[in-house]
Amino acid sequence: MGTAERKGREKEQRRRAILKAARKIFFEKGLPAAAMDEIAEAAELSKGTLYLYFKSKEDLYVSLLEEGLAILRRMFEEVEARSLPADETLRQIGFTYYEFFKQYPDYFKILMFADARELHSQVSEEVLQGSEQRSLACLEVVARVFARGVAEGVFRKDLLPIEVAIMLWGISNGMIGLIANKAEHFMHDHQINLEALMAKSWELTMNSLRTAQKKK
Amino acid sequence: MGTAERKGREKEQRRRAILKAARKIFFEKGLPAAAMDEIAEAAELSKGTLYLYFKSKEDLYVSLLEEGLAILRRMFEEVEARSLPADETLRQIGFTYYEFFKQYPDYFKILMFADARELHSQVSEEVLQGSEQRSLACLEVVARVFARGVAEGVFRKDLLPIEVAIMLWGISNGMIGLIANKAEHFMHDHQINLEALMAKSWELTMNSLRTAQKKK
Amino acid sequence: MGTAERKGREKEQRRRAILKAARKIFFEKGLPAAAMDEIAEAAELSKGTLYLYFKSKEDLYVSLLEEGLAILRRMFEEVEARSLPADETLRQIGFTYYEFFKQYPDYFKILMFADARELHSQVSEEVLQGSEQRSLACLEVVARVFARGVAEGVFRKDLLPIEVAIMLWGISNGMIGLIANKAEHFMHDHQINLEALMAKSWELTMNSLRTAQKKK
Amino acid sequence: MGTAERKGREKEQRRRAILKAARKIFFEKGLPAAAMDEIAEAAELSKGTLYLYFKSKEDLYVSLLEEGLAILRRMFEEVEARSLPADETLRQIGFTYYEFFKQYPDYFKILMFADARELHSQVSEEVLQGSEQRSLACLEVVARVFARGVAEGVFRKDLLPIEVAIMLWGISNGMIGLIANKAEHFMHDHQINLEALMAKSWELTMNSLRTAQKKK
DNA sequence: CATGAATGAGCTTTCATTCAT
DNA sequence: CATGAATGAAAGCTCATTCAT
Repeated sequence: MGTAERKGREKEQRRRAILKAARKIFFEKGLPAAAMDEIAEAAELSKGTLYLYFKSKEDLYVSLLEEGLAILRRMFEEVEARSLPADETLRQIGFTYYEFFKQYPDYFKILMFADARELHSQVSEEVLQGSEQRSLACLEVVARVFARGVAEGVFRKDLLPIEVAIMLWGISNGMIGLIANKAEHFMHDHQINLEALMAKSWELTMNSLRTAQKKK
Repeated sequence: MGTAERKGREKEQRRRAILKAARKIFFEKGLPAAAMDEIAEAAELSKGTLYLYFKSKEDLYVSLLEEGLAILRRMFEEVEARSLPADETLRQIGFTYYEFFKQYPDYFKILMFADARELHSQVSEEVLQGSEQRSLACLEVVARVFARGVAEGVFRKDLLPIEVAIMLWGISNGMIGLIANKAEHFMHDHQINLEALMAKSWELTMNSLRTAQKKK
Repeated sequence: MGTAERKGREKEQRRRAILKAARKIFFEKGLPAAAMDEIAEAAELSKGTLYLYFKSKEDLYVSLLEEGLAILRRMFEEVEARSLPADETLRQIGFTYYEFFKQYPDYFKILMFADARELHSQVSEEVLQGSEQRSLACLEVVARVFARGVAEGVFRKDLLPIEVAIMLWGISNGMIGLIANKAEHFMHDHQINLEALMAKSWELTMNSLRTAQKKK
Repeated sequence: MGTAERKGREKEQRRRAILKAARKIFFEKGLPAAAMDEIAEAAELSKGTLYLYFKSKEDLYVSLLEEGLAILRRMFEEVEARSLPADETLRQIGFTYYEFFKQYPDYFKILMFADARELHSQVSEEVLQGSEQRSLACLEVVARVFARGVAEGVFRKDLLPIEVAIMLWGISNGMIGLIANKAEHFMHDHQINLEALMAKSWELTMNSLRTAQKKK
């Protein structure tokens, strides 16, 4: 044993080193401006080695998604584990998503843009599927919470949990996207706090999911 | 007069020619892949001339926003002019936004991406402000409709019209972004129709804006 | 004994495996486009192992010559074994060379290009000498046939057999080179069949080697 | 006028500067080893400029053919202009071809290799046709001389001049190819002078073209 | 002896931008 | 004001070869 095992570990370590370096560079400069040379240097590896582990620059970029989605899922599951009423859990998941955006704005950005059609062609099928799976895992947490809420009688019965999850995801993305790009502008020119607005929007949406008697 | 006037007209014409060519090329290839050479050729002007009218490639790209936003505004105002009840108007405006995305996916894309931080540095202040103004004009249509709804008693009084407009904008962007990137995937792998889901989401949101007695 | 012997056999087998794989890849893609990775994979050996058996990519390439020349020699000797009159044998050897080109165009190509100065520096002395020896062996068949023809009185006495062999080789290479590159062009643009022309040229040359009274 | 004219001249000059630099580098290193960087530097121009004038590295390489063929044609026509008997003219043209090889070995090499299938795809149609035309022009000189010989009664009537020209071309290429690659080897190992052999071969071939009564 | 991960120089080509005319 | 030739940095990717295990 021993040898093969260690080799496997080393390979995994190297992969991590590359991802770490890639994160740094991509997050600093964005996909187009980041150069493989820089990433190689940051990883203290040769450029060629990068291509041993990742098919292309884009492949490496999208591979970061896995990391981001793993974090997000963990954050969601942590909220779920608090064993609060379903509606409160869902509310907190919403804030957690925003929290994720604040803590890891760059992962969030990849999450939003990684699907852009243009990238797909340069990314290995494997990486693509991996990210889709993990993305689904996050959605499933949300769906699960909603389903629990339905069972508990706080959420409407007439909506499919997975559909609600997708809907909430879309809505949140939109609002956060606005915050990412426009927060300062709206605050400065119109004295509108997009962060507060997002909270309000989330409450409204949550409310529309509740059963009639439970509306707050 | 005469001469100066004609010169002004010619200048404006040339500007339009460039924008027209840019639209064609950018929409065909996307910002990174589009080349100034191609745009110059399509505009039947020299490459140098492009830089007489636009500060940079990105500047030209973002300048297209004005066109897009003008179209969108016209579409919104058309709906407004139908003189329907405020809630119906707002509902139709929502669908119109989606319609805009379907008809002009490329303008929509610029709308979504043009704010990305990375571009800003390369874009002239002037262009940036122009687009912000026109963007606001669109929001104002929505805000106006909502305000009318409040006056008519169909919409809640406790929400600021402009904030509602922003909120609806964010939500719509998020859902449409999902459709743009994930529609096929969700339909294929999960038999979920994102388009229908978007409609449902819009209805839910609309509902949460209504006064209690008017809920449908 | 046993072990050492088996090792020797294994080594030879591996060498053959590499040559076989190299043939496939080089013939498919040509020297510049062929990659050592591919050859290694085709040989089901590691890339490093290739360098245990061959000094360089070029060395491996030129090593294929041996195979080609072995085939050519066999083809020549087969003609020789038919025990025809010397002039008929020579004539058939000429056509056989062309046949070799048609059947093994890739070996022929190596034959023609392997001597290019540029390769020499990267090829081991050993391989180089091996190919020269085998090349000479082919020439010797031709020389032998010509010598027999002199003895039989059909060929001129005033020419050195080995020189004639070289001459015929050069002439054939030239004509075949033309066919390889230009056949289609001449056929298409000028209705000239280079293949037929080559046959005619060969007859003319043969004729000029005959004794006066034997001219056809 | 003036300006446009001068620009045209400058452009032509620049083209020549590139070709001159390319000749130097390609001839020193061969097509694969030559780098566009080097050529640009030698031409005292930027790399980008090279691509303004030539589509690709290969295009530039093949463009040198025109120069080579122009020289060759001039050399042939000079011989023709000496107004010697047709057979003597043809004999001298043969030696002139060899002379061309000795004086411009690198042009000769391009002549031999430029048709290789592999290049074609990267070379502009224009350049390709240009070289074919000039190549034909050289052949036509030879054909013309042969035709004159037929008229003068020194050459056989039963051969088509253009076919003879092609044949002689092929034969010469083959012999010269041998000289280029093997001269030293044959001289050193077998005391055979390929140059002398080529001359002998040419005489033999010439002889076989003569009418019976004129054989020497 | 065999491996195969790592190397890193090296390559062609592209393109936004400038500036002399 | 318009031109378009020239620039030259930049960049992704390949691949022959090496060498520690």
